[in-house]
Amino acid sequence: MSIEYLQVAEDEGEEPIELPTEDDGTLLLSTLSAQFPGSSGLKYRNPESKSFRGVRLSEGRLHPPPDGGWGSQMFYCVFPKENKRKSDDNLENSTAKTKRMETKLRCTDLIVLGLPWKTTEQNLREYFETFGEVLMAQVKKDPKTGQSKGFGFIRFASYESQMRVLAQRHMIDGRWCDVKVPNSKEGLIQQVPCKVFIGRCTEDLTADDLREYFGKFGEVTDVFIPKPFRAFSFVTFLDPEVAQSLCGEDHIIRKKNRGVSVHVSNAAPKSETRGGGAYGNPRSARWGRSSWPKPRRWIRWSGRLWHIPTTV
DNA sequence: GTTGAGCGTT
Repeated sequence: MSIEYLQVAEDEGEEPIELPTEDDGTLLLSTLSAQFPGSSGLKYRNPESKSFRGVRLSEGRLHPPPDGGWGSQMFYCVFPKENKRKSDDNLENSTAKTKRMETKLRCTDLIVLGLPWKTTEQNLREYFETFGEVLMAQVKKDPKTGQSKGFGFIRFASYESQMRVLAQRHMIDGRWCDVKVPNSKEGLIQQVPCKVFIGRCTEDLTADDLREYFGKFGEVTDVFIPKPFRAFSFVTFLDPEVAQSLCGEDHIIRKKNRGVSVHVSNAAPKSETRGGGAYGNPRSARWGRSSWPKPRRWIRWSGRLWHIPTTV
């Protein structure tokens, strides 16, 4: 039995790669992703109308065009679109820009922290498949006992799924788990913080209060309130631009017949504030410490002091 | 009472 291959290229004018199809004639999205990481689908030129046609995707399988199958025509990758575009970005067009975006929007492995001991790789995969195709799921275990270490890794095929998953906490087998870009990958991919720090919270401010209030600026994907009460909390937005736009501001959250004045600022990783002194620098943690070496001077930004690096 | 726990034998 011979395997059928189809020609796929990243874009028009790019060198194609031949990809093998399955017994039922479909192409697995995972086969596509293996060669074109981050690709979320396929399209081809309709010879008559000259416009692009999308290839049907169902349950991780790409189906051959109903008229004439895969044939010998060229198929092109589709990548998840940035859902937000600034107006002047539209002026700057085409390939250079597209290329740049593709390298930034590549998926990476993601670490899943706080897993219940009983969670298996199969459980992990099944949970995250509701967000999109999962290319890899692993639970780290003690090699001797086989006991889970309580964390694992996952990788998605599409950047959109990755963004969604990063923007919220996850209830997996009865425990809240965090998904993050692993420390080893920091600096290799672009990360704009979606999470903000809310200072001056009062004890009666609930997660629902915060969700409702901040929800009017954009979709809120997570609210974290430390227990016991600590007078601060974290709010995560789906859109990092919304998060950034609020940083540095004071907001009044209505509570019965009074208002609580809270302060919004960047959420700096705890490791930063612990290790190197009184102030954290969110950039060094998000973009990789190595690219931001010795601090030289300070600036005030978003209501607090930040280091400015000596060199770039 | 203004910064959250945890990071990969390949």
